[in-house]
Amino acid sequence: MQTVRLLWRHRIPVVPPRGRPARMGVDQVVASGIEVADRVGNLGFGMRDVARHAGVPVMTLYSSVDAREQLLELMIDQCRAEMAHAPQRGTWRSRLQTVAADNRALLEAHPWLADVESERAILGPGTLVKYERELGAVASLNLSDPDKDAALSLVIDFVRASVRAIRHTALEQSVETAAEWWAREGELLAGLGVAEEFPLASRIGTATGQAYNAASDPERAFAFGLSVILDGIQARVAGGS
Amino acid sequence: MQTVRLLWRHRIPVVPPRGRPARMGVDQVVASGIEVADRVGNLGFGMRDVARHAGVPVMTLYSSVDAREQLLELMIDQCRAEMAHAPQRGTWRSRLQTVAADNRALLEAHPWLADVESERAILGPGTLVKYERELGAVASLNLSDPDKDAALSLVIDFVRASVRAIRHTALEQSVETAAEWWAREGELLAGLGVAEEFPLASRIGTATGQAYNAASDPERAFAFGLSVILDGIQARVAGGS
DNA sequence: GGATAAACGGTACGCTGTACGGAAACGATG
DNA sequence: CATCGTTTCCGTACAGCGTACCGTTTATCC
Repeated sequence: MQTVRLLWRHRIPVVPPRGRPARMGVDQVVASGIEVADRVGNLGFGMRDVARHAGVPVMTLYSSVDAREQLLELMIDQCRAEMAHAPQRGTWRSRLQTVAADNRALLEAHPWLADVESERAILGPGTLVKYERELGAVASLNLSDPDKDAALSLVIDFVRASVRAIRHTALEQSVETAAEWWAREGELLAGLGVAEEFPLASRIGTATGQAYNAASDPERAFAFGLSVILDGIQARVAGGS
Repeated sequence: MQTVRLLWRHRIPVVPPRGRPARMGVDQVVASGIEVADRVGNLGFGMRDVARHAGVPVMTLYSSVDAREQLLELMIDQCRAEMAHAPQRGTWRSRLQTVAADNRALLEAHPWLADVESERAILGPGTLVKYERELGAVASLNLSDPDKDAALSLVIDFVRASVRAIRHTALEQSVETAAEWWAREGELLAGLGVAEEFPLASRIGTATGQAYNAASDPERAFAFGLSVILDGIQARVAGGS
């Protein structure tokens, strides 16, 4: 089955079914996939995991879905269709902040979404309704159409990178604190004179700096980056044509 | 062997070797890995590919390297050590533009680098020298240390997202033009009234818009996004404390 | 010339996604 | 009611992956 037909399955008129009835519909497979992926937390889940969680043999999944990649696309679109979103009100700035917050919540609810790259490539109802709504936030901006799109994806790509950074540091801290790491491997670096050779990196660095007890606060970096982007758009709108 | 020791292998005093000499050093394995990855273009290369290219059996690689993941880290650091970089001169703005251009060239020379997420996690000489140099571009900014780091990674993350977008559209166009796609699958969407239901997405959208012959120019989006970020930093520096 | 130490590299294991095909279960038709 | 066409079910199997294991080979040190 073509991916597009599956994506829009709920809007395509149903043909009276023939042959043996399926014990699982596409919806159930997609739902199982999302639950498993949420539990695993990244894209490292397998078809056998999805099948086990759904209570069916592996190959039964392939009655509903052509391939893992296709299932992934359906999962992505489903998550976007179900995502919570605050009402779009106020200035373009507050609207874009809403977009950022909504996207961040989405990526935190389904961390594996932050690991997929294709933002627009999926032409499903969930993706399109999300995209249309988010374009509404930049519609009033004094920009060309391509630039509106660029401004929007600037925000969204930034959110994704930030969520990944936040998750990454959280994961790292849970495995081993920076102090522990430094106690184990750091003296080697210290013996090589790294601190003297890279003074800025040692003082500021997210990784090296942690070792020297610099506060690495991805949360603060998120706020900073977002406001920088919004300020930049503001400057571009005010100073532009 | 710990990864840190391998990363800094050129600066660690050599111990007189004992036992059977290796027919391939770490450097050669890393070099082979980079060449293979460059040829493949993404992270989908295997240890057997690297071995074949190096002219040795697979398991011989494991004499120099613990695991594929470790090899990948060594490859990343090596690429950063070898990367070309223009001299850092002029205002912070032009310096950051240099940083962006250098990073873009790096990611285009080694496309698979755009697919790895860990930007700072690798504490190797290549990564550190790159990071130190790039911090120099934001050092003069009137920002706190964490904000300097945030500003820098804002630029770098943006470059990575842009390079991925550019590569993605280029790859897609080479497989099938938007018109071909639309002729095959688009009428289904059109029949569902997608264009009327999502007017903004249809007009502006990178994917849908392509189908309707909207010009999608990731190159322009890159220039736009970078200048927005730089304007934002400028506003933040001028208006801040 | 042992002893020791390291790399060599063939074999094999567990894991992945999924192609294949006989069996089974339905609606439609004679 | 029997048969046929259609579809799903799902066990088996295969190619690919990273790499653990380990006997063999080749070096240096005493």
